[in-house]
Amino acid sequence: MSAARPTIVDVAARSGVSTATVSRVLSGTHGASADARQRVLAAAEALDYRPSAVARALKLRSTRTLGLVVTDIENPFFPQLVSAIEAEATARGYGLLLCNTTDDGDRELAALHLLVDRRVDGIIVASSRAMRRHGARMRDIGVPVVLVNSGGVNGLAGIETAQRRGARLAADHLLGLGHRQIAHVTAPRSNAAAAARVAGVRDAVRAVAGARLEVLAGDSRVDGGARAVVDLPAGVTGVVCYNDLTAIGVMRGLHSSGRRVPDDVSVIGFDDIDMARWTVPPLTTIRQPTDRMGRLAVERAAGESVVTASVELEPELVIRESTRPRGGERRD
Amino acid sequence: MSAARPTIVDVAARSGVSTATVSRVLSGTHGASADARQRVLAAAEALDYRPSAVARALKLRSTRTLGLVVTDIENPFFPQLVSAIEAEATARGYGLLLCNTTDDGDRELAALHLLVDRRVDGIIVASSRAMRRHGARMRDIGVPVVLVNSGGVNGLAGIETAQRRGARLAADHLLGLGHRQIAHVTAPRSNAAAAARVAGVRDAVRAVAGARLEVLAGDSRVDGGARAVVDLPAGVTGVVCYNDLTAIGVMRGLHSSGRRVPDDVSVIGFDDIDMARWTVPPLTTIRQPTDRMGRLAVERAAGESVVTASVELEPELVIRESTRPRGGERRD
DNA sequence: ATGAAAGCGCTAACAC
DNA sequence: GTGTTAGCGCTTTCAT
Repeated sequence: MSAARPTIVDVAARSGVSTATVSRVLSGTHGASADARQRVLAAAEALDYRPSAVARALKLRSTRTLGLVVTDIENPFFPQLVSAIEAEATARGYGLLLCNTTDDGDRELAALHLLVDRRVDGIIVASSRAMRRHGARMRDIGVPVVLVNSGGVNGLAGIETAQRRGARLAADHLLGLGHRQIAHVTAPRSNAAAAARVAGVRDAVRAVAGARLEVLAGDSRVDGGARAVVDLPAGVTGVVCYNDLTAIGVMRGLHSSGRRVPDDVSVIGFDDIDMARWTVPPLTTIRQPTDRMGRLAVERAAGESVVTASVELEPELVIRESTRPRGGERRD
Repeated sequence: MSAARPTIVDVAARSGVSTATVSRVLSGTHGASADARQRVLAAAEALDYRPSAVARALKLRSTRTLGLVVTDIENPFFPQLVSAIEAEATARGYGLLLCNTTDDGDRELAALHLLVDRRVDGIIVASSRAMRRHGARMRDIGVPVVLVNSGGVNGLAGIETAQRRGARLAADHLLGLGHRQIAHVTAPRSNAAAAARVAGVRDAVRAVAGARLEVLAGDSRVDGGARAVVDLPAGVTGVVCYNDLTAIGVMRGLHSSGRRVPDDVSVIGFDDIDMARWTVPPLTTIRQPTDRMGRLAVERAAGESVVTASVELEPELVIRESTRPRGGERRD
């Protein structure tokens, strides 16, 4: 229907200058008389000309687009992270090529290929999983690769919340409230942060005389949390969850089995997803600074230097109503 | 560190054929003897050669990437839709350039420019908002633009769940359960589906003698649902919500004010986000077929023909535990 | 300040 | 079946 998009040649012809001049004024570089500048701008405007980023990319060897591979975009923590990444990328004039892998090794490799083929300037891997599979390959693809939400591996830079400290923060909160029988609902070892969070909880429990810890299996989703409640030892009054989704499941399970939160059991999550404010009761949790994670990730991925130093960001305890002093009664 | 990426010339040299032959075997087109084929493949393998999609795009005038603009990726309904879109795009060998606009007109225009500049083959706008702003401009950008989750406007094709029928389904469910005093918590008019859903609820209520409807303001998020409860007329026993987030808010508000769901009031949502299965009680809702929406959207956006016919998909009632016959007692 | 021309890495006629 | 070559739409020396 509409004619083919105008090219730089069309603009040059219409404004009576060479393509070189058009390029110069449009790229904002030096040169170009005020007069030429006017005419070029007018012509471009009139033709609704938009320079082809693909031609430019071929010439410049830079696409000004970043690749983003996410393991599970349906886990609410990720949209939050993706949102931060997208905002920062856009602000810097970068496009974002999105790939969702659902933790499938084949799809992960396919995603890497898709991104490399399209010559992205950098790749951000937002993963909850270990990404051990193609780690080595990723290091050698010639563009910056940054792992966000998992530690650095294989010489790749990682940007993550201090997992162990965060988990310790959570457990310390419960311990500080007087709870002594603590349970931790973890996630499969394939989740990069699982081990560190278990360690953090253990650190806290070990530091308090008389405190006991029970570690239960979960799956990083609501379902696993709900199921873990079945195996919850009788005396437990405080549960540290791998993440908020798990915590929601634990609260759900507790509710089904007639126990009240926080009256009978205190529950604390990790991530601070949006929904955490809206659970019944609102969930106490450890907030991950997704904005800073996103900003940093883009900064690194867009940078020309391949930085391999990992970064740990500080988690923050957000106290809401799912935790309470042990034995503390509701005071209506 | 690593050398520059190998080009087709390198592969040609290493395999002793011309670049044309390399192109032919790698593009899987006809021609090329078995012998040549072997050598090219071997060379490509050895060099870890990956054809440049940008060079190819320049030549072919097709990037095999689609643009996806989302209004609010943090609303859990969208990740679900994005996931479906991404899966279908990937399956067809398309890349997905993601833009989040947070319903900001400037960002929306910037996103459109970003996508057009990068010469995407098609654009999918996954919006809950009306997108009236740049609708006209979108029609003229020369690539297929499909609106998913909102009706067609300005000659653009829309792919959406039958909003009115869906809402009617929800209200009919409540009415069928014997509820007569119905409330509908809607969303701002800027949400494309708001009016249709109000109409659907109204259709249902009008068809039943003695049924009454009260429409309350919401904001399509949890917050608005919670606030709407304050204005809930005393006799209301059934609430149809604009979406699941709103329903979660309504249940939250009801709980705070001491009313039980579904014992005192039945609540039904719309979307069937993942979390709906996990609320207390699990939420009865209207499911949108996000998989089919995503598939269709990609199909259309990737197609060369600019289809302007809109499509309506069938919503589906998912009965869980937040709705119950009026006056029905809990039977423990 | 400006233009001519080479070239980024591919594909597709067109010859042979 | 295979090679030569002309672009795709830009940017950037290098002249002028």
